[in-house]
Amino acid sequence: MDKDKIDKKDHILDVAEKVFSDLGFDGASTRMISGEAGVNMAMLNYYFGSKEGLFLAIFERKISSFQTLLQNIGNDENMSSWDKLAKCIDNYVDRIIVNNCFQKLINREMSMNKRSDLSDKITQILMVNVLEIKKILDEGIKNGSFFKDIDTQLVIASIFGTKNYIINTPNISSLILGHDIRDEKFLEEHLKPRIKIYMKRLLKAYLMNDNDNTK
Amino acid sequence: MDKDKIDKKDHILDVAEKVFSDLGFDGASTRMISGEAGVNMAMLNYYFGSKEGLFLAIFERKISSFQTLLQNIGNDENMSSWDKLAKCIDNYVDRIIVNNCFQKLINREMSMNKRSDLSDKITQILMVNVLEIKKILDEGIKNGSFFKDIDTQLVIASIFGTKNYIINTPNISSLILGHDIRDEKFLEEHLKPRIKIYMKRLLKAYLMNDNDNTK
DNA sequence: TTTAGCTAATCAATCGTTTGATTAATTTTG
DNA sequence: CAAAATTAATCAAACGATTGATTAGCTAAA
Repeated sequence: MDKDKIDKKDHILDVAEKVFSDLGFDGASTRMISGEAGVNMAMLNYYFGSKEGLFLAIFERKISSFQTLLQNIGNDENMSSWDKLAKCIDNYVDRIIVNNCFQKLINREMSMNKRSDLSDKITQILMVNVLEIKKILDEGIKNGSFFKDIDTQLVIASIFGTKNYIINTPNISSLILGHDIRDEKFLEEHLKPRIKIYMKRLLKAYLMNDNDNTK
Repeated sequence: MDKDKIDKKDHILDVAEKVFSDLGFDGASTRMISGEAGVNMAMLNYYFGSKEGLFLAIFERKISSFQTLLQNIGNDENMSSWDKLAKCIDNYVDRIIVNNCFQKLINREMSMNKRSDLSDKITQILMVNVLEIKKILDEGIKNGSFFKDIDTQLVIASIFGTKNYIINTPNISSLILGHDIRDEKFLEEHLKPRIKIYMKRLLKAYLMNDNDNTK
């Protein structure tokens, strides 16, 4: 049946995403992925053509959910610049933490020095979110919400970098936090709201010099 | 000659460091490395025992410079907690930006989910710097220099994460900054001091609620 | 002669991929 | 409708290539 076929492909993609993110593209073997997914090895080539085709398919599947991540927040006329930024952070943390194994995959690919269509494609997608935040920051400076001499570009690096650090170096951040961050429950119930609160306090202090700890 | 041997080993390590950081541990082959270095393949095993031994040797060579990176700052009795932290940031940015290809290597390895002696070793090394900063932050809270309700653990993630983001995603951060960050001159003369200033303002605002822009 | 440095040749293991055969499902034909 | 033909999905087995590692033998210096 057609539906079963799609489900099966989806299942392979789920497994492959996990294995690739754990071991890297070169570190993961097709035998490993097919074995983990419980399908015959040949099915990977049958469905996706090649190992690289499988890798690409993982990205194709996720592109849409990333393109709409932060957009349309900046266009709301009824929100202050700070509220927009706060909402961006909430959205971003919510969205990214659940897709953390895919995020690791992206970041590892981006750190490679090889030029490829995939790298360019990922860059383009990630820049949408970057520019959205930049727009809000610039607007906030213009309307006096934020200090005029803030380093907009490095603020962006801090926003994305803080989250990336936690996700990309699970061994380190688990030691820092005193809890295995691969624990989904801990992540969802504890870490996620904590990161939201922290990021907002950090940014508010820097952008507005107002360390309001009640919010 | 003994000196030639050492030079040769060092040369192999230089080449291997570059190849590993470009292609990852699994993506780089021993033939590739030996070919690039202009030595016989068997020499890698002769000198370093194995591919992993070679990989480890790259780290061994750098360990000393990393272990002494931040230590002894925290023990200075004549410095305020803030000055210690500020000095840590200066040292860290100075040291890390020049070794950025080695840094990418470390971060890529750390984002893998495979348990290995190497991962444990790197974790151990990186934790030295982490704990040094944590010590300073805790001390600062204790003596009243910093707010008592700051999120120490996530501050650490921001310090290391901001820098990692810039180094690990050169394509993105180049677009953000409007300049190729692989340009050594730009990095050294412009970005490095800028990151120092930014990080200190950001942290001061959050930790001390004092956005003193003159420092 | 002895020994450390070095090399070409080769090892078994694993890689991604392909093959031909088999089964299940669907369509066409009589 | 039933039988035959066709297509799609799946499998075990094997492919050639490449992997990291080892071997035995060579070279040059002490």
